[in-house]
Amino acid sequence: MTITTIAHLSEHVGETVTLRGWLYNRRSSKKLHFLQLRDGSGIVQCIATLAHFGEERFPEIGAIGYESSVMITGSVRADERAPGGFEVEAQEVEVVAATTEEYPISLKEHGPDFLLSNRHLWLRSRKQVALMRLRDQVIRSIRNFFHERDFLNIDAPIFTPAACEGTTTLFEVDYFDDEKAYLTQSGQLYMEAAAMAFGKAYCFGPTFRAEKSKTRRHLTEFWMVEPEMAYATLDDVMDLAEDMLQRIVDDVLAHRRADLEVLERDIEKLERVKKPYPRISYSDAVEELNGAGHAFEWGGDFGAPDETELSAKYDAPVLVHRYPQEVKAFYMRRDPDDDRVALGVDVLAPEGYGEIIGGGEREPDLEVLRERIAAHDLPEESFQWYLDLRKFGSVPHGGFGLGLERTVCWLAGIEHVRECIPFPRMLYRIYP
RNA sequence: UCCCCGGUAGCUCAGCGGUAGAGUAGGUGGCUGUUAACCACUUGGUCGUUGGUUCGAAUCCAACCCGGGGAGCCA
Repeated sequence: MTITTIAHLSEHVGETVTLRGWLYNRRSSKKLHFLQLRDGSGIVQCIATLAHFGEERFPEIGAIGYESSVMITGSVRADERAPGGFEVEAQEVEVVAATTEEYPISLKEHGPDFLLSNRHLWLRSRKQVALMRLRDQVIRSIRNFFHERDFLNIDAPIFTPAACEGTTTLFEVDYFDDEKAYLTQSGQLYMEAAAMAFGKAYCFGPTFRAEKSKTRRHLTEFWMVEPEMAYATLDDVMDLAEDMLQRIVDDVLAHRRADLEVLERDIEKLERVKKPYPRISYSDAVEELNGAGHAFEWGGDFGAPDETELSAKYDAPVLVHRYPQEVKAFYMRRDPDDDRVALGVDVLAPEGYGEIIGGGEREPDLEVLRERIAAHDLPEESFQWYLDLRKFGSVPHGGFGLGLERTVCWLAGIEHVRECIPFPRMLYRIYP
């Protein structure tokens, strides 16, 4: 007997196959049960008839609870009446394990609290399966992209001895005798070391932010890709960010169209994302905001409404570069042409999804860096190794960090980043 | 930390001083192919907690707890 998955049913029309999955939904009439089977690869309608199963077995099949695990053997046929175009005429229905109680998640609407508390089950839902598949594609595209460009994957540590940037709140953990460690909020400093060793490197791992942010754009644990290149300028960084984003969009459109449809994504909007992406300076962006009747003073960082306003007029992500030096991290290089600004870039996703990338050129000069560390009240002793990178063959270099879940959120066109990670960790929510 | 909104059946919600409701899920019965099937009947509740006002509180007031959205901060 051929065992297959629902995604491959079209290759088995006319054959008898066995599918192994879970009962997703059921509709019944006197002589027919329509069993909708879900196996992770798709959903298919299986027909169980009274004529085949008889007076005893037929009602039993009609009583199988939702999400019971079942194996169905039957013949595959194309049928226009079936959702998806194929259906299976069941010859055998074997219940592997009947549900022991009523499955809590229905096909009707649910609230976020309930769904998040049942995340382990919510993941079985159609939209969530499509979303996780999309996430997988984005991860794969990113890794392929960097691999093809000769970046070495060098992962950064999760435990770190001190803050990378000092500004945001860190999760503190005990590290053996009396020592404190922190969960990383960025692998960037380590990637700078990696870039000096390998030329081009990237890390891709979880990062942790103990910020008390409760918005649709925030998670306390999220995944970030951080490439870093030696001998690179701000323009190189912006080119890299643009190429990577375009690669992701192209791959998603090429390979995950069916999932985008399940997610009810407006695909046309993604199709309009084309290089080159608009690049505007922070100063021009401020003028643009003021011109749009959106009062904003030069010197501050943009808030979420400002970002939405800025990205609203473009189809593609917009690159905003050369922010005031004061609002940026200590390691950002100052613009030699304008001392007030740093050679940094933020990429704002379209449709109000906000900042998905932050990066730029790093300060290569040892003394400037020392002053900057002091000015930010950071403990210099924690950064000795980092300063070493400037002592031994410092070069212009740069990179960026891309927030995976925000990117997936934008591509999928959904409301909240919490759905874009399998098990979200948020302020006041760490279960399941 | 601050500002708004909410907590009533397993779930989604209505009720907003006078006997606790609907849809859905569960149960029973019906239906020749359903598309979140449909039709009939039916089980199911310390109205978040504590205190107060009142003849009477799910409903009004206070405090607390829990959740949601947003600000700040960030990807």
